[in-house]
Amino acid sequence: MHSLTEENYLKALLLLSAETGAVSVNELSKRLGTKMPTVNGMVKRLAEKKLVRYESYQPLQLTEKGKKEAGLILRKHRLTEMYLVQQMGFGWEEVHDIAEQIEHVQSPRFFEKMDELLGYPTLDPHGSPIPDQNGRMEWRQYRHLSTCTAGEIVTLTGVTTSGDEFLRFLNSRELRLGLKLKIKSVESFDGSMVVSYEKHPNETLSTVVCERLLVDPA
Amino acid sequence: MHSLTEENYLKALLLLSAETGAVSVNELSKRLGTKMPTVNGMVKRLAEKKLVRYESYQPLQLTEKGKKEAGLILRKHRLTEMYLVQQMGFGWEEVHDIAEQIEHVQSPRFFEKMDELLGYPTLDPHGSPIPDQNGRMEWRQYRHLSTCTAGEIVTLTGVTTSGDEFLRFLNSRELRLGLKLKIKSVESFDGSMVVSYEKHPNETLSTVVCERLLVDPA
DNA sequence: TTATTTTGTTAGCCTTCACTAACTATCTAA
DNA sequence: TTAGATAGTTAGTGAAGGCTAACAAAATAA
Ligand SMILES: [Mn+2]
Ligand SMILES: [Mn+2]
Ligand SMILES: [Mn+2]
Ligand SMILES: [Mn+2]
Repeated sequence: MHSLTEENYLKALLLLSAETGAVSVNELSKRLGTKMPTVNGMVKRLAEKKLVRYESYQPLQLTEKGKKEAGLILRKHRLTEMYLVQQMGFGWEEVHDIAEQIEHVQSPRFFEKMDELLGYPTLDPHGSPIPDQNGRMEWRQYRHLSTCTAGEIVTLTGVTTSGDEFLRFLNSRELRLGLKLKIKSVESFDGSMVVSYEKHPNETLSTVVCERLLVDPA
Repeated sequence: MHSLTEENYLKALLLLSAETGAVSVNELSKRLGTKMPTVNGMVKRLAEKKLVRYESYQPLQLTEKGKKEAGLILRKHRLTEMYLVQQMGFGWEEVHDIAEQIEHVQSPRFFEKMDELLGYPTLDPHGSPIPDQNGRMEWRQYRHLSTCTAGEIVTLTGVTTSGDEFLRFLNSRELRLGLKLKIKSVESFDGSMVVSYEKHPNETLSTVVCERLLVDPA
């Protein structure tokens, strides 16, 4: 259907358009690690295929068709990540790069099988929603740990980065999804937090870390 | 390392060179479904990379390096097929096309995990040997069912085609690897055979079928 | 041995997806 | 309101991997 490259563009557009729905060529270029003129050319091709709305000097927007295609690729990505963790025993820090490749496999049966073996999961190992068979998902209404205040007790429900260094850091502190965190204090000068959970009565988390952790009220 | 296309060329060369070790551009072209001039150009590139020995109008040969690379790709292909059948519940007729894609995934961990979960298998679901971590395998010393004579009892140990129509035909007759077949008669005029096994006391198999079935003495 | 068929090669062209250099439009800050 | 910075675009180039047309070499048949 679409090339591997086109699929990566569509997925990046979907993820970047989370809030406003509009994406600049510049953002897309940075996200993909591809120079702007290349991206410019490609989005024009995607526009010809009615996947993207493009007008000179205007922000990019996925069409309905584009959103669906992108959603279906994201579905394959996140199902794969879940499969690798649940069925194959990978750590959550190892699976993104593999899923980045397997998401392009052309075989509906393969992903249906994964879905079935996993019991039709709705979240991936990083707490992100898995789009349905129509490529649609409800975007989580985030709450970043960094917005919480001392005394609150929250559940860790997601991370905003699937980069392996960050996830390895979390592993090293035994931080994982589902944990209840008690916020003991917030340092006003740098926004860092001291939290307690399980065998960690006094763990300090920097702002950078807190901004990447998503929580729900416990 | 190498592109997906190069990998497919190497694998095709390895499989075609089974007997003689030498492959014509023409054979390779037919196997890949790619026109001869394209193949000609590509094998020259593979020769520059020291993966193939090429001289004008001479048969092609994989170098040691080429054999190893090809063997490692074939390993990934066959491990994947085995994984899909054993761990995901696919039929042996469904897995070749998926493995054709997954064999190109760049992630040693991924295939090590498969290997481990499968208990280090040595044969794929079609009875073909899985190359080791060095890309080497012992080629099976074939015996085709078509070479057997009336009265013999043999074990079905492999098929030479992983095309899905043929495998579906075998499914329809409940023929699968490991079965003991008794050869009741061989028709001299067309080479077709009547065999018995399990609940099938009188199954007639055409020459075309018999030539594609590999057996060992029971 | 010669004619014909098959196989292999060269030349030239095309699409996809990258890049750099150079230019233009828009935004921001003085 | 204008200068400079940032973002977007166009033009030109290149590698990878396809193709067809035309021709050359080798193998096969007559
Ligand atoms: Mn991911
Ligand atoms: Mn990808
Ligand atoms: Mn196969
Ligand atoms: Mn392949």
